[in-house]
Amino acid sequence: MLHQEIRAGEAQVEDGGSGRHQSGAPKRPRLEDVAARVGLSTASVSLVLRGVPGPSERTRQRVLKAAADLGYQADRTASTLASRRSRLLGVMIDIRSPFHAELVEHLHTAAEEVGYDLVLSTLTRTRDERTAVDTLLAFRSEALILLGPTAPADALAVLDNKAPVIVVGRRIADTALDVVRTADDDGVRQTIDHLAGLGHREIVYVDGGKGVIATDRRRGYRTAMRRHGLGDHIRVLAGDHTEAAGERAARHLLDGGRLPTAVVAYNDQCAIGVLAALARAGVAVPGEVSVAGYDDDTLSRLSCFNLTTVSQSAREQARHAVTAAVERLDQDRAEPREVVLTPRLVVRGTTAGHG
Amino acid sequence: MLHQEIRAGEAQVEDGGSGRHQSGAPKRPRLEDVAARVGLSTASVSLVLRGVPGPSERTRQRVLKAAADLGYQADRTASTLASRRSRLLGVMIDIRSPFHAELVEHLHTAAEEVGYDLVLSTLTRTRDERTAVDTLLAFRSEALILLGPTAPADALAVLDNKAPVIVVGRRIADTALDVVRTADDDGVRQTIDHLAGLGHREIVYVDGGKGVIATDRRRGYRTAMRRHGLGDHIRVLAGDHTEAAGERAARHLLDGGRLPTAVVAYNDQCAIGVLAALARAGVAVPGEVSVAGYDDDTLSRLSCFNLTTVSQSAREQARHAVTAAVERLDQDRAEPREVVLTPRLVVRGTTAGHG
DNA sequence: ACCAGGACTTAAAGCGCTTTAAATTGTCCT
DNA sequence: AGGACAATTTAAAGCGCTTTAAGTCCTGGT
Repeated sequence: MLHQEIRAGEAQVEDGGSGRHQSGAPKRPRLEDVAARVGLSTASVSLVLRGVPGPSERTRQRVLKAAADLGYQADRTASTLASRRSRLLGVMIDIRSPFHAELVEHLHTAAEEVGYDLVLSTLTRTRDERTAVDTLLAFRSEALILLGPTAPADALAVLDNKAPVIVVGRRIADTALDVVRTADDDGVRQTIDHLAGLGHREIVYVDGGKGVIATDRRRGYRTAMRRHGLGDHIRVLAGDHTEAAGERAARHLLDGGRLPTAVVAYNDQCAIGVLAALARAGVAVPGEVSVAGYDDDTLSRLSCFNLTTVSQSAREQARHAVTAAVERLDQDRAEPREVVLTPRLVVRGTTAGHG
Repeated sequence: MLHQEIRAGEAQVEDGGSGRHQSGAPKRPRLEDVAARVGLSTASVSLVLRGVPGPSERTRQRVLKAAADLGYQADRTASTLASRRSRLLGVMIDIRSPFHAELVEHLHTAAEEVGYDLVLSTLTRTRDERTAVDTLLAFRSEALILLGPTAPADALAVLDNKAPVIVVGRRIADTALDVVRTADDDGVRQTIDHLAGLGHREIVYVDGGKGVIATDRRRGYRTAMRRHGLGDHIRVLAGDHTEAAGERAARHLLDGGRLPTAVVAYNDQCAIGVLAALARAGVAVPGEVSVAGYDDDTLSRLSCFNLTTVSQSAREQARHAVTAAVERLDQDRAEPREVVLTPRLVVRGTTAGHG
């Protein structure tokens, strides 16, 4: 982990200052210090440290050693300024979303592979998208990867003039933006196929409210139901993305007398609300009623839920987002591209045969 | 949200280039552009934009307008380089932790109040603490706020030579580092007090494994039990921070014949495992057995769990962390400081009277 | 009129690096 | 030995801002 840092600690001695707060913080070594140590110009040192071909092997070795001895670490701000490139991809996230967490993880590895770094800026209750994006821009991000932005399409289009924008996880109608997302309707279709295959016919859908995603998923439900000849059983209950909505919907069903044999919810949170309400009413899942969610949320994996759900292939989306950014930045692709991935149904324990 | 960006869009016209990818990206306006527009020097513009007193009101207004017209936004990298200050606090997080998410939220507001910005660097499966911290340093963070670091104390101490380190959420024995944390033993003590007050005597504790935090909580349990004269009932079951561990522990209790009247778990994840196992065995909670966790995790708030737990006052910890950093940076405090906050018991629905 | 002093402005020198053109060194022929 | 050419190395000019010392202009006072 941090152990290697000790090398840098030794270097402090050279600086004369032992304690940080004694005679001011010991200045971090600069390129010049490394250069002086090996008796070369800063230009050569810079070349070596960046792995640019040119310097002789002997020079290379000496510089590397000197840099290591001093615990030298390039100053990003200066490099960025001088090279006119930050090699930074700005990523806007909602730090509370487990799914975003997963995306970030993969974005990191994908970016690293192509020599870019990430700078994260999160939304919070008091930090809106504009602020978050401005921060990314202030850091000179070369491209903006926005996870689930809610800003209107035209605002995003304007933003795109400052730096290529890659929208992840949200459908955007006819703009020149790059978009990476999964086919939400297809995810629900797979769920319905799965349930229908198990013999279910009365499959209720708990809606996710307004928003493109909710719309797509709802459409997926309707279309799939019809395709299975279950058009007459289509039944959409109002809901949203919360657990509370799921409970409400389930209670509604319970109060209604006859229960459907399966409930598909807009997302996992909502599905869990359904599960909770059913459990409280003593309805066996998946014995009497099957339940499915969407998102493959961390929640759904908890053994106490073990929810059948739809996974959005975070890894693939992350890779495509980074690729899109790199194509814009290094291969001057000009035409926008939309990558629509197919989600994957994850069958767990809340769905079972019926009939 | 992003709507205001449109102003910047208009400015593009001046640049001659309409499309981003036509004749190269339209360069973002520089200080010089703003200065030229109002016929002043860049020095004056800089002064105005930073709110430094000096420029006349007339100048101030004109500069502000010009900057707005151009959609000017200062380049952080250049400012940092020139001023030798980044006014950046580096924050190391585990992006998958809901608790860290909460801390970050409050860190943002606390930092903003004192004129600092945050730069986040997360741990992932393939990104260790060293990498995360190096990134923060490369951005020239002036101080490092590390959320739950696992690096050994001496490594952290060395790091502290590069920039003041503030450790959050972890106890560190005698170092010169600033630490902000909550009293873990006290949190468990409060839980035990609560349960004992409800008449419980047989209170089992499911352990959290090794690590300072687990140690503190376990100690809190033991001490509190003794204080209530329940020393004979002390019973610690092996476990860790996972749901699986909770289930295992609960099954062990179920197999053991007589159940305790209350189970206190190392954390919420673990507590939820306990809940799941008990539910599966048909044991009523809190009817027959009361259960409590620790962390006030998002999970614990789900209505289907509604778990009694201990909250770590994220807001307070965040504020103290930022304050500590600012004291180091702007008020040259040299003596290390440890802030130990008192956690707060959050009584929900899994604990009830007994006896 | 003339000058001190206040109110503004600005020229210019960096910050720590990258990059390009030019200089230096070394090598190999003839 | 002299020169061409390749291999290295480096001087120097920035990158876009901040900052400080040094102006420039007025205002009044005398």
